[in-house]
Amino acid sequence: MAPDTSSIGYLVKHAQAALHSRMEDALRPLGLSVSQYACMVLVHEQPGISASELARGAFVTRQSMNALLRALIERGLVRRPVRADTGRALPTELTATGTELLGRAEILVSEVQDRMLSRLAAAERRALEGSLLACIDALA
Amino acid sequence: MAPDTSSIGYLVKHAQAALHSRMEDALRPLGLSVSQYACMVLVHEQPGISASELARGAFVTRQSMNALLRALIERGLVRRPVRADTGRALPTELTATGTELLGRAEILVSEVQDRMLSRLAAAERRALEGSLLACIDALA
DNA sequence: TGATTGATGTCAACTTCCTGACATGAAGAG
DNA sequence: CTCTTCATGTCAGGAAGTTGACATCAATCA
Repeated sequence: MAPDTSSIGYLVKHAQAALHSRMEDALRPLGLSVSQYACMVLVHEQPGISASELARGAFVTRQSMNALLRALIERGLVRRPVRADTGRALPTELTATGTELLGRAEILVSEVQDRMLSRLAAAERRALEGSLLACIDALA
Repeated sequence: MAPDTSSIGYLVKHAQAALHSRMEDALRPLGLSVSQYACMVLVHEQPGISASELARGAFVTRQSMNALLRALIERGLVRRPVRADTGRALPTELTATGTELLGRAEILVSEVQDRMLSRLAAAERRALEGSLLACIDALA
């Protein structure tokens, strides 16, 4: 494969950049960044998750995730105990306000993702999902 | 589509993050960042390109691209006139050293991209390329 | 001709993210 | 039980990217 701007690698970056940009636009009215949204989705899926696990899921360092979490806690969207019952990991959870805001954010993000996939048939979407998983596995 | 960690949008981000990480590893021995590599590929494809056009192609702001270019010029990989013959745009070109280094970088990046696509048949690669283009177009 | 619009380059300040380092606590090996 | 190893949270510093602003130059239009 020629590593140029017509390569699949460049297309992956282009698609990610376009998606990120559209998600920023969609989430701006809620005062949420894409990273903050991703963090809240992960907390919603795995209540009690640690900041380090959140960092891996959001593809940032744990230092960045901790700074991000402080902002969400400050806004009352996320809750985290000061001290862990056991171990060092501090379990993170959504507050009622956070859960409500996440619900609205997910609607807006769904619209963006639906738009992204609007020109693909169901079989093509499944094939795209499978191919992306194959790429991720191959690079792991 | 549910906006969760099993969605195609998340897979796009995951694939991009994994590819970026592997490219960083591959380019580190050459002292090049992924952004610098992308910039040099664009200059190689379109000699005389302006910094603003480079910025759009690399998905960063023109301010970031100008800072990036200064580093490449400092290293003698890229050349840019102080003053344009006409207009404000300063045409950017690779030096001989830059062309040589880019050649070595492209080999290393090709290996990463080949690895990413190693589990996909030719038809699947074409389908992936087409689907990514459809996603990009739909978000434009 | 003169004014307006749009694109480019650049400066400054701010935000975000990363690397490096260190202390804490659990788990496992000796 | 003790030591080592590993993951987590946190602090400090620096690198990379962004927004906002302004001057310059070409092109367009009244």
